[in-house]
Amino acid sequence: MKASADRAPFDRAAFDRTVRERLERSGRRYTGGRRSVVEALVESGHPLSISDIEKLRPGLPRSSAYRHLVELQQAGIVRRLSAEDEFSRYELAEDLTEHHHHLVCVSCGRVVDVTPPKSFEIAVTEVLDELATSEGFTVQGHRLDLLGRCASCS
Amino acid sequence: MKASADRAPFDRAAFDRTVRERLERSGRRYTGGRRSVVEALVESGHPLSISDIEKLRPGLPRSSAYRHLVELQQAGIVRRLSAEDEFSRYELAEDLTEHHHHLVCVSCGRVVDVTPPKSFEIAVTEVLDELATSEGFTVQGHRLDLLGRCASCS
DNA sequence: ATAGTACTGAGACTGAGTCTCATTATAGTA
DNA sequence: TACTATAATGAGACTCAGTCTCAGTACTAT
Ligand SMILES: [Mn+2]
Ligand SMILES: [Mn+2]
Ligand SMILES: [Zn+2]
Ligand SMILES: [Zn+2]
Repeated sequence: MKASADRAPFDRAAFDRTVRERLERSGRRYTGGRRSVVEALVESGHPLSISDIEKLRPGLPRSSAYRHLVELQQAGIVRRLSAEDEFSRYELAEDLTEHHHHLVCVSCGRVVDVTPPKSFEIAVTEVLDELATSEGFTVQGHRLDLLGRCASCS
Repeated sequence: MKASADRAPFDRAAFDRTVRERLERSGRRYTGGRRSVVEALVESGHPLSISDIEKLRPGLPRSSAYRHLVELQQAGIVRRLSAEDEFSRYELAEDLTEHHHHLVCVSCGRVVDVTPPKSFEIAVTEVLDELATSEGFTVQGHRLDLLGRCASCS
C-alpha cells in the first residue's frame, strides 16, 4: 500500500503555474536551471541531496544548483531538511505536495515520504499545540521522522 | 506547568555510575574533560551547541570538546541532534533522561525539551509502526519536533 | 539597437567538524 | 616507588558542504 494511493492526480501545468508565480512574486524568473532543479524534485518524489541532484542533472554546475535551491526556498517552493548525516536534503514545499513525514534510514541516509491519516494529524496537532503554548511557544508546524533501517539495509 | 514536573528526582550518583559504566564498556575512561561535557549537558537541561558548551566550559579546548562528544555518542551517553540551522546540538541519551520531544525556535535556534503524555506516545507509535512496516522499514525510534518562535523571539 | 537588470559558471572562500601528532596523564605491575 | 604500556589531551592542520564574488551572458522593456 502506497501512502499516497488516494491523492489527486498530479497536474503538471497547474504546478508549473504556481512555481512560476512564486518565483515572480519573489522577483525571480523561472529559468532553465531552476526548472531543472524543480523537475528533479518532482520526478524523484522523495527528498534529494545535492549529490542526488548532480547525478540526475549532470550538466548543472554545483554552484548553480546550490544557488537555485536557496532561491527556491526563499520563494517557498523548496524546503530544506536537516538530515541525520552531514548532507542536507531538499524536497518540494508541503503546500505543493501535501503534509507528510519521513522514514529515515540510519544506515544509508535514504528518506522516504509517508502520510499518516488525517485523524492522526488532528490528534497530534492538538496535543502539541497545548504543550507549546504552555512553554510560550508559537507553533508554525511540526516535523515527525521515523528513524530505522530501510528494506535494503535490513 | 513544567513538562517534567512529575519526573523522579535526579540521582547524580546513580547517573555518574551509569555514565562511567558505559564509557568503560566502550573502552574509555571517565576523565575530567568528558565529565565536564557531561555535566554541562546535565546542568543546562536542554540541547547545547558547541558554542554553548564553549561558553559554559571556557577552559575546554574546542578539539577536545568535539572529540568528547563523539566518544560520548559512541558510548551511548550523548545524542546529536540535527538542527534547523547549521549547528549541531547535543543532549543526553534518552534512556538517561526520558523520551521527549523538542520545541525548536526557527528564529534563534533555541531548543526546549517537552514531554507529551504517555497515552500520546502510545498512539503515535502504533500508527507510525504500521506506516513503516508497509514500506519495509524497521523502526528504531522517532523524532518529533515543533517548529515555531520562542517566547523571547515572538 | 540599447540600456538595465537578472542569471550563470568558475572558482575563491568560510567555517563546522575531523584528523594528526607530539606531549601528558593514567593504570598496571613489580 | 620506578617502569611500561596505553589512553587522553591540546594545538593546529586539514576537509569539504555550502556560500560568496565577479566577470560574462541572457532576458526584458522601450
Ligand atoms: Mn504531521
Ligand atoms: Mn515520542
Ligand atoms: Zn538504508
Ligand atoms: Zn527564539
